[in-house]
Amino acid sequence: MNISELAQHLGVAVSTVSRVLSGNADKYRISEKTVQRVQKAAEKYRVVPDPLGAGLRKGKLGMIGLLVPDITNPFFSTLARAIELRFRDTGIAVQLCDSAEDPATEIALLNKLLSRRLDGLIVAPVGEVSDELKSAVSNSPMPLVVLDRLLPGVSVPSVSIDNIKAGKLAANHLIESGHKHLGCLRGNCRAISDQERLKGVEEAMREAGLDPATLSIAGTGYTRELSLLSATELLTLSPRPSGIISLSGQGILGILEASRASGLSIPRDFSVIAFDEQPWSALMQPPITTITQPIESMAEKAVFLLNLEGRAKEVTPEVVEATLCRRESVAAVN
Amino acid sequence: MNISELAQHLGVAVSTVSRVLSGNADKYRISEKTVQRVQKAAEKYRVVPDPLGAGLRKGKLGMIGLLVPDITNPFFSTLARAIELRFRDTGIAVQLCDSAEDPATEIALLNKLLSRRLDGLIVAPVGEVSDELKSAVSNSPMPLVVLDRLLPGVSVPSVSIDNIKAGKLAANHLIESGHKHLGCLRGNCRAISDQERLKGVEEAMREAGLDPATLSIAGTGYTRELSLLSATELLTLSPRPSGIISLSGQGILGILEASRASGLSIPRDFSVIAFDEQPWSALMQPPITTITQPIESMAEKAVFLLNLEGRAKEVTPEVVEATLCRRESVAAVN
DNA sequence: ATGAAAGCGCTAACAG
DNA sequence: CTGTTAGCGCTTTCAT
Repeated sequence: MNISELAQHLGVAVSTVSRVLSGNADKYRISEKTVQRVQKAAEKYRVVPDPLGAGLRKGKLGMIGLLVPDITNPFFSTLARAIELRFRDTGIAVQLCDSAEDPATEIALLNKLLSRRLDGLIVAPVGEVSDELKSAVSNSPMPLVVLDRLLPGVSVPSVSIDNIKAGKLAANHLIESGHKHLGCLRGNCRAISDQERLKGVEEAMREAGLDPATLSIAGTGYTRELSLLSATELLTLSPRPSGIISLSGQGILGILEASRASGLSIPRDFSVIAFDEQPWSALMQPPITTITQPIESMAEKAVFLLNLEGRAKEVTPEVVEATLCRRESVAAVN
Repeated sequence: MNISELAQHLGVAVSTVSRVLSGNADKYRISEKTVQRVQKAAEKYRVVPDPLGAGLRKGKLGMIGLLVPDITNPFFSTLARAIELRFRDTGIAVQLCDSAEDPATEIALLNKLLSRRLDGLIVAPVGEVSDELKSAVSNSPMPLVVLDRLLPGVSVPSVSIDNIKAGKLAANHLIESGHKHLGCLRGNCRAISDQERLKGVEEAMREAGLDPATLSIAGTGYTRELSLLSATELLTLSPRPSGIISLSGQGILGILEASRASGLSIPRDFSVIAFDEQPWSALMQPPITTITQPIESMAEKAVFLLNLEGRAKEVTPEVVEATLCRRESVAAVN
């Protein structure tokens, strides 16, 4: 039963039912008696205004889109949950899409999302910047904020950490612990975030008087197999880097696996530090030192920027602080 | 620009544009020339039929709902991704909701989902069975399938493992390894899945001539703090159970943490086996023996059962096999 | 081969 | 305080 049928049944106008059921009874000064009658009947027959009709009329659906590269990555699933939680009270639903770290899929999904009448869109890009992606994002007909991995040259509200700074943070911790030969395991080498983190590492080395050319780099993808392969590559180098940074959250699993397979022990044979805190980071043997992104505050800022109230959007990139979480996977060397 | 504006611009009727853009040109024998003209213009002006209008008209939105208890749980995020992938080709979007393991939130979200004009709904319940939940599920106006944690007494298509059998599988492995004093860490004691797994464990004990009364049980929730507390409880029992089963995927982290805090070593001081394979299961020290659910096939069956084509739905519960993945966290005792 | 028009369920402007 | 009505953008008869 829809609200017009209910109205008919009650012998009142649809508009009256609509007003009561969408909580505008006071605004239109519907009599208390009518309100009661309508509400009671609505409850009895389980009548709720159809969001589709309302959406069409209002030009809004009460739903935002969230596009992430990989929902199985704890960083993104935690982020997704945080964002959904923040919208729940507002009565706004979140439609989640997963681009599976694939740029083509990402564009396709983005275009689809853009064509639905959403109230807004939060996009955490795969990280490979294409013109098509840039133009889709910057021509969005709805409020849009970019999360985590930014699109250089696109003027759109965004929130992320300073990846260069974070790279330096990681490298400096290793350098301060006496490590001179560093290695990096990339997630996606074409992702801007990885490139920036790498840049940070190299800068830190330079500032410490280390030659960035001595930095060993491996890694070309997020899958388990690729991580393992690249990590093995890194660990079988001779000399082996004594301090390794996993630029992605999943990479560390590859490093751990490779390390075990090679019979190496952390931090005796090498130190390691990983981007992104994971539920199990502290429970590994040894507990893993991580660069932690403030997920909650990223979610908060993204939601704020999405700015559903329609206030002017600032396009200053919102930058949040990444922090170093010291654990036992990094040891000092002389 | 919408299709009527485009039609006006082109000097043709809206219906013509609609027919071309929704791929029904042949069906209505639109002339090749018109088709070309419309398609070209649509591309140029980036015109796509608004799904909202179409949805209203057709009574379908091209979207299904997916309600999970916790998207940060790798089991559910993997499942969610698998399901979304399967729908992507069909052109059907997936709207994800997270009930945060809370029965009240679950009901609220479910009702919301039910009132949106979705093409179907896949629900992985929190596991606490209430009359309200049962009635909402069984009165669904749209195709609905229940996933993972079933609702006893509700006749609705479903797919899950046989939790009793899985409980037995875990217990038998421990018993065969010589363990006589078993312990269980529950996730949510009110969840039907946990209860059934427990039942399986007790059955296995009985069959092996062990007294189920000697089974130590702890655990009341999924949070990290609760798991840690309950795990500590289990590990400080005297005598300490020599074989412990984590009935939930997250529980094992609590056990690991408690074990470390108490200075215990696995499997020297106790053996452990955990439900649900996790990305890090094999990488722990020691690698964790798990009960693995066939996520891909669960996704496949769920999608099949959702049965969007409108064929008759069978209501026979679809049961998939859980398997034991042997690793080093279980040791034989004499 | 195409157009005209009805109507999906709703809200808001206007009218009393 | 409440009713009437005009669309929101689309698909689909029905008509030509």
